[in-house]
Amino acid sequence: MTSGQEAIEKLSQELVGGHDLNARLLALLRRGPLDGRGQEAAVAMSQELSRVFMVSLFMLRSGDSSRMAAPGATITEGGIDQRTPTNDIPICGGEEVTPTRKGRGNGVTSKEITASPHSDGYQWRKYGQKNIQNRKFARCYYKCMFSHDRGCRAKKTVQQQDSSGGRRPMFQVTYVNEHKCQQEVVLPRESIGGNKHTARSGHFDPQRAKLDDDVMASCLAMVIGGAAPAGLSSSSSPPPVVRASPSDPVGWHTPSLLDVGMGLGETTVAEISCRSPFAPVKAPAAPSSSSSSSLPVEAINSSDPTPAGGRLPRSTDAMAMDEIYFPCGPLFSPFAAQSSIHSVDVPMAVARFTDTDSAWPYYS
DNA sequence: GCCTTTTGACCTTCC
DNA sequence: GGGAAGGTCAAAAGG
Repeated sequence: MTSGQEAIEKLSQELVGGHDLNARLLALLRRGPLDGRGQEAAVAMSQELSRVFMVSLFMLRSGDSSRMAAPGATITEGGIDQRTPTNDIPICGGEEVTPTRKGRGNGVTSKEITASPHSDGYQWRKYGQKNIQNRKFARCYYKCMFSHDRGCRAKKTVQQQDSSGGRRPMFQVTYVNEHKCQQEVVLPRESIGGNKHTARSGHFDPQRAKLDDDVMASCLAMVIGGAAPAGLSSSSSPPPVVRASPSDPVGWHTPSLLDVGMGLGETTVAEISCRSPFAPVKAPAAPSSSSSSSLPVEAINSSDPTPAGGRLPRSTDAMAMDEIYFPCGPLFSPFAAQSSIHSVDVPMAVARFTDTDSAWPYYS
């Protein structure tokens, strides 16, 4: 077997494993409300799913079978870290966290490396920024939006990784103190049907939010991954088209994940213009309120914290530019039937719908 | 006028 | 105890 075939085989195994994991996760969630252990298992599966996609994408980008990852490996600055992440410090793919001289470890509940540091579902207020020694990027300090009102002491720091200037930025997020505020998000508009990670009731469920994001990420990664990364494109043939509608058999399709996992019904197809290395693809979207079956999408420079079009939502997500907003539901996620906004984690696929239909909640 | 972010100064902690 | 660096505060700026 050639190294190329080996690479494809390993990538395939990785993705099949991810698919299987997703099915197990779905089965777990369909059992009903999760108890503590169930939530733990769901989170673990979700994190593993994130890892699977990160590793898969890394394989796609590197095209180097010798750097394929073992189970439990994480993405680091230098490539894939074959070590299994520790249980007490969940890391969903990122650089080694080296202890600093001034480590004030008191109250640190978790650390993670993520490309979407603001998609944890909580609302934060930035209260400081500091240049850190030997760090290219400043560290940002956030506290819970309800720190004053409800005495919630939860905080987090977001440190952009030094190596993340070129590719998609990665951030080290350190959480300090648990939330005690029972956050509820006030819906911006009744018609929207739900805020980010928030059901119509307005009740906030961080576990579900996290899962929601990961499911979305997984799905989009699959969809977008169907298009050949530019670096691996072997010919000048037109880029493959991904269609997710069960009624539309044309093009590459991920039926099991999209149809079963995501429970799509009637769908239209929305254009997503992805940044390099992905060729333009089509991804499924919900039935639009407008007659158009194609929603315009605008690419955003992921290295620019200021999105085109002005300020970000009130939730202080100053770096949440790598989000994909969907004007209406239902979408990919089985939990998102009424949600209209999702933060997703799709490496290199940074896009935002520019459709300013009535469902656009924040940029109006 | 309100709300959020920015930023310099000050405080705290560690070596 | 002093210096250095991280963490926090709060006034100013901007949308």
